Amino acid sequence: MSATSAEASAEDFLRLDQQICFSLNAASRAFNGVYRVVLKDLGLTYPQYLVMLVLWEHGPLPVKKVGEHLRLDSGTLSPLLKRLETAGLVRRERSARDERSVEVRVTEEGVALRERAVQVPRRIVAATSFDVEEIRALRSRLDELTSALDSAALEG
Amino acid sequence: MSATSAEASAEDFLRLDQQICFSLNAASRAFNGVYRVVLKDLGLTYPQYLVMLVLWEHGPLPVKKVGEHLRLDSGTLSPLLKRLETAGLVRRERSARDERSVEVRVTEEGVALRERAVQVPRRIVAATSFDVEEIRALRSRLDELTSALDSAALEG
DNA sequence: CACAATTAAATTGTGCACAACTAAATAACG
DNA sequence: CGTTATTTAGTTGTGCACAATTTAATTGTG
Repeated sequence: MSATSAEASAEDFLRLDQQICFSLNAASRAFNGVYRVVLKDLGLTYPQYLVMLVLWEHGPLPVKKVGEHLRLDSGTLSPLLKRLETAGLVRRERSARDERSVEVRVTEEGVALRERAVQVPRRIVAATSFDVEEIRALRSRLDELTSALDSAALEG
Repeated sequence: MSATSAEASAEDFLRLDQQICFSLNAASRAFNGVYRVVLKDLGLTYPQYLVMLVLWEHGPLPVKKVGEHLRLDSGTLSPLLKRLETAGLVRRERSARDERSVEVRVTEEGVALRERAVQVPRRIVAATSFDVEEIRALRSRLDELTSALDSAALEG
């Protein structure tokens, strides 16, 4: 039962506190918790907020394009957009030129919400206790990680 | 309509590519995708894998303790543990000493699975294309972030 | 001891992520 | 032109996260 150092190392890696995914998952959920508090006033969930960000920034978009910006498919977006429509924040209508496509556009109410949303990022940044430069560095590190993982997933 | 520099800055923050949460969320989901592939052989989802890690490392634990390690409550764990039990990987039984508590323990089949799981972290690390030291640094940064966000959530 | 407060799991309900599939429209090609 | 392939949304089903509530057991206190 003598273990080589390679085996010992593999065992070490199984420890929960060694797993990068665990830290990442914890951070992601912690963020979600803060967003839940901050977005409560706006009546948005965090994924709904991301969709509104995309629409505020780019104007009316087909569902497909919204999904490309957020890496989400229609299985996630269709019901989410329906809820945003029920809330009166967006309208969805079939494109006349291409009837496969559904254009999503922000309503007046949705535009009005933007004014209140402007303060959200500041509150989130404050909650991190990181300064702007630290956040930028972490963000770029995470983006590297994501693209590495995405290419690995394609091959795996 | 002249904007002060403070207002302009707030507008900038609303840009999707400026939001740390977006990078974090994307990275977390990218990880999930890689885990889905790697864990498929083991018949585990990623949260199920985390639960198994905890049980492999600490031995039999009440549901409460499992939840403390993973920051999950019974609303998430109860159905998840039922599925693990159905899969034959764990057993759940009411504690004799405290009948409120349910002890979760790995079955022989669950123990056997550990041998195959040992190689999972290595494959995940490979997918990141980061070296061990880079991962360690990122992990510790994320842990700082999580604890800052957790304290902020308590106050907010 | 009796009764209130606390604790541990489970349940219910909402929303998101993702795989697999369907329906309808458009594009591509012989 | 007509048939096939592709594209776009939507639907269905599974699993997770989390809030709110429920049930049962235990602990604390007068």
